[in-house]
Amino acid sequence: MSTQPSKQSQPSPRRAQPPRRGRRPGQESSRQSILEAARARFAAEGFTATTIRRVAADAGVDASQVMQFFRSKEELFAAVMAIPPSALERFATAFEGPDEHLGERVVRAFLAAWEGAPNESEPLMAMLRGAIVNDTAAAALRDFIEARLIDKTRDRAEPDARLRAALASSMLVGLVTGRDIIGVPTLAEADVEEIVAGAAPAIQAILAPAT
Amino acid sequence: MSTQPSKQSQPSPRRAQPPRRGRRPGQESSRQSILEAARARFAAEGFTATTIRRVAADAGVDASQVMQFFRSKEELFAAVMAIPPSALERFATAFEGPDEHLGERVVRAFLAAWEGAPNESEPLMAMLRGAIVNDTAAAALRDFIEARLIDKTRDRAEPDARLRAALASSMLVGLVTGRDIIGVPTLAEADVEEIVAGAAPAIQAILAPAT
DNA sequence: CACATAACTCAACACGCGTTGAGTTAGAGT
DNA sequence: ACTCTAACTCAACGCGTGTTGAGTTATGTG
Repeated sequence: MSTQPSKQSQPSPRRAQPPRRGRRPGQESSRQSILEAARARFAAEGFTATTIRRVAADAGVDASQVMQFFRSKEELFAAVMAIPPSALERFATAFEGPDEHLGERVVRAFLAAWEGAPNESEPLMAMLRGAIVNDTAAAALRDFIEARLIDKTRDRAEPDARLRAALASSMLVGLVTGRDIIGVPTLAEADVEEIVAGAAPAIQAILAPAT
Repeated sequence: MSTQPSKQSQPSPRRAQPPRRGRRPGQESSRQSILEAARARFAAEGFTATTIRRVAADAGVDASQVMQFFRSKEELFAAVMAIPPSALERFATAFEGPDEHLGERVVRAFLAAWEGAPNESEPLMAMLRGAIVNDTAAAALRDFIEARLIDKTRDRAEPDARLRAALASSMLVGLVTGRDIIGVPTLAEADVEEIVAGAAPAIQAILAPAT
């Protein structure tokens, strides 16, 4: 859970303390393969439909090895859902700038995050698909919306800024769900500019009612 | 699949045609119990997490009897998702009337449909929860949005009325999902009037951009 | 080299699932 | 009374699942 950078390569203070011996964690290629395969599967099929055996097959390893790296399916899922910082920055910058185009910037940032490069969109997709059936994912999505999106409007003056941000966020999640997960034809066939043109005024009306 | 009213209680033309003999379908109490139990389970837990055995237990019958009435889990699910006509009428009437309060009426109709009496809201909830993992439900939700919501704006003049209706529908579905399924605190704690006040202008901006 | 430990393999487990089929019970028609 | 058939029960099936544990291989460190 959460968004720890963790696996940085610098060995840092290595020589000190307990003189551990034996084989060192290798090139981590397997662990990485598993993560990638799991990310793709979870994003495409959701938590329940994704099986450890299939992920292992995709990654070209044994199923029990998945269990050795990540201790359970739950933990694998949690590891997958770590949201890449690059996706978060989009939102941070989207809320900066003049109010008159706030809606448009936010809509664009949302679409870009969900429909951009797989590395960024897959954790979000996995989270979204999993949120219905898995408590971990539901909590993560709650957290994502509350912390990453709602708090972005904290500095605004209006008393109900939180509610407005929550409304905008959930509605945009609905838009992305309809377009990319359910596949509502009218939405899926429209191109990005049409969607921005239609949705931006709505988000604008929520986030900057005075304008 | 689809939305047949089907199980209406009037026996209608009973005496005619093939003189069938043998035991008549009883009071249908079991069949009804199964449907109710399934509706509640599917709405609360989604398609995959709901098991036939559990539904049967809830209804106080044997699991294999569920299979006798409805031929498979899929068909049970399809039967559950028949949207009650009363829920549909809300949407039909919401789109009638002066444009200046269109947004508010539609938002109210949506919230009422999803948060009203279990009989009406449970099929919608089941559809929503199932849509992620079950093709039948995804198709039903697509169909619901396309046919029931988008076509309501067919008579409007603007060329992109379909897209506007699709945007509004999916965003409202997102709102309901965030509030009632994911349980985003800010949304879940807000009362209906606050949500209407915040969301209505947005929907208004989408559906009646000229106003 | 020798050892400790990570990486990896293989076979099996207990479980719950949807589904089936054979058999029993009960009630409406003749 | 007899029959037909729906309603219902019971036991079992095959399957795929997440997970475990014992055993093997490889590799960095002393």
